[in-house]
Amino acid sequence: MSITTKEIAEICHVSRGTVDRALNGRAGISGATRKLIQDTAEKYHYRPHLIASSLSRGKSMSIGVVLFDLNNRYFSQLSNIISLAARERGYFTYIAVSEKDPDSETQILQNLVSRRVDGIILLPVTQGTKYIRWLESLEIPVVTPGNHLPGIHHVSINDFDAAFESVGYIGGAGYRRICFICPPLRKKGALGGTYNIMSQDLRARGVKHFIETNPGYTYDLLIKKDYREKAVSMVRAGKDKIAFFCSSDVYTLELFKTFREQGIEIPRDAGLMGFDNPDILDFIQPRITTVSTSVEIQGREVINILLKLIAGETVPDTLYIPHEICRGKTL
Amino acid sequence: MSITTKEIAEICHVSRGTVDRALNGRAGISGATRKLIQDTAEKYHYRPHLIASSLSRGKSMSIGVVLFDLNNRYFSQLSNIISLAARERGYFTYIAVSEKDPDSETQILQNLVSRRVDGIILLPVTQGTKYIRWLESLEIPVVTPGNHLPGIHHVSINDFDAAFESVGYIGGAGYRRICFICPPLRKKGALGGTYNIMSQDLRARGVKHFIETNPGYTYDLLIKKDYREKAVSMVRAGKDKIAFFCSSDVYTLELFKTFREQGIEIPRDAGLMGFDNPDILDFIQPRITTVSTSVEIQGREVINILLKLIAGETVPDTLYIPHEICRGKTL
DNA sequence: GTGAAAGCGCTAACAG
DNA sequence: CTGTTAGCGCTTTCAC
Repeated sequence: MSITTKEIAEICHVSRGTVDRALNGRAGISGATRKLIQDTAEKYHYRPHLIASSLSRGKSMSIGVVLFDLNNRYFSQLSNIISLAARERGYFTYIAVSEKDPDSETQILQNLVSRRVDGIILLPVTQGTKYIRWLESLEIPVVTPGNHLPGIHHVSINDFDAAFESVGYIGGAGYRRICFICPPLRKKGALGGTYNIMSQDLRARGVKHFIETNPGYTYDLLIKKDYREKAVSMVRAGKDKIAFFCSSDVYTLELFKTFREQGIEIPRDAGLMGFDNPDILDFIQPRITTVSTSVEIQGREVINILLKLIAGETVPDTLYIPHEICRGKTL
Repeated sequence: MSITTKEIAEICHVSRGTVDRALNGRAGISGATRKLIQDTAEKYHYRPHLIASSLSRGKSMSIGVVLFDLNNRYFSQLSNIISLAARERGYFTYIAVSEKDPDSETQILQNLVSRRVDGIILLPVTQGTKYIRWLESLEIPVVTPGNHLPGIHHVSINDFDAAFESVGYIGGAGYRRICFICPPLRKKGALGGTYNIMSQDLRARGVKHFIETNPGYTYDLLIKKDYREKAVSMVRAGKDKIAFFCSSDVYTLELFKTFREQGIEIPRDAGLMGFDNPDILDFIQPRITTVSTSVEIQGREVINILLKLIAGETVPDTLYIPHEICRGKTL
């Protein structure tokens, strides 16, 4: 394959140690020998063997990223930033998708640990104390960019507050009847723990809290797969004008599409608001009102914190990144 | 960290070789000792050290994936499949984004080779003989899922044919004036080579070939950043009704948006067709006519071929995957 | 069926 | 400033 430091040492009539010093910019070597070694390395197309280096150093300079999938716009944007930000700091990213399957997730994490990644960015499918204990038993820094796990470092918007504010915003637009749509809330765990829907759950709580502390509002909750049909009949029943608030723009888009197909016009017949503001919303007409946050900031902060943890620094458990309401035309 | 085979060997009073046999299901070991070893491994939460294993075996069971970015819908879908398909076969994927920067690309490839990935999936930014030689000098299997490089394995649709057929389809819808939009064609290389726009180029050729072999058509080409403004004025000039054919749905969407903002209605005022059919088109109204292909098939075939190459098998250079015209309502 | 030993390529600690 | 040595943890070959 490629030449090794041993061979370079022989060619240059020096020792392996000296070659190491020259090639890795370590001190304690004369300019002349350094140059000689660097030149021969170049001449013979030397490529450092990072696997050997990792084994010896005990650091792999790689991190694992485990997400539900890359089809969700938000995750792919996030992966893009993470991959870039990590590389800027010398780390490569293994990206694996769990497909929201707890077994896959476990298997992926095991594998990443076996590969001795230095840290993991994880959007957890699973939750529960048993799972957290197990995660901790991996003895590796973990940061979650979404679903929170108590005791695990976490970087995201403040879901509760964001949802609370959003309902206020919807109310400000004149709606008194709010329907929160959050299909995943329905999910039950398969094995041991239950699915982790922490973010979604917090958003739901934020909504509920607003309703409970502000008189005059009616509140519905759609948490099943049939949310589209249900929403359509709610609009058709048409007592008060209703605003649908989706826990993710994945659902906002689906609902928007269904409404259009059913001849329901937004905002004429109902209000619509979502969460996440993925870039594809730019192409949707009318502009969808949604809670917007900077993936860029989130991605960079996630890496930031993970690298600090890897370096052994102590970091606060939770970092909230800013969010704002993107004022569209669907309310 | 985790217990090692050496320690297991001591605990079980056997040799490291025997532990290896037990833990890796190799032959030449009694059922009893195997069980003993497996049980102690489990008891002490043994996790194989894949870095050490890689060093010793000379295979890292990982592959590198280098794409422009993950913001392009098509690439993120592709990455998702690739990551999944690879894992099913025991490989993990390093995903890195070049941001269409030749220097990043080179650096990433170097790094991947240093990490001793077993193979690389590459969407090349660069082109030219020098670059290809260099790639080959890496002595590692490479498969490209888009831009073709002569001599490098390649899996994609037949861009030339697809474009040729598409223009035929547009013609069938009554248009005689075709404008092909392909902004990247403009790009000049930064260092040494020129940017690789092979797919785009083939699509452009397909269009041209149709025009040249079928009388009665007029043909324009927009290859600059200002394609939106140009397109708008072409429509406004409005001699014959014109169909815009975009080399990628990234541009189709942008153009669609611009038209809408400018009060140009599709297909009333102009025709529109694209390439790639990313899943977000599902949410756009009216349905955009585009060339559709299965990312799923492409992703799986890319992995398939790469793994064959890694295994040392010989595989034909080029594999075309099927494409079809997704009949929308924009013509 | 099992053990011993050499080695993958690089790093680090200690001598000189 | 440079050389030597002993690993990192696993695999593999060859004896017994």
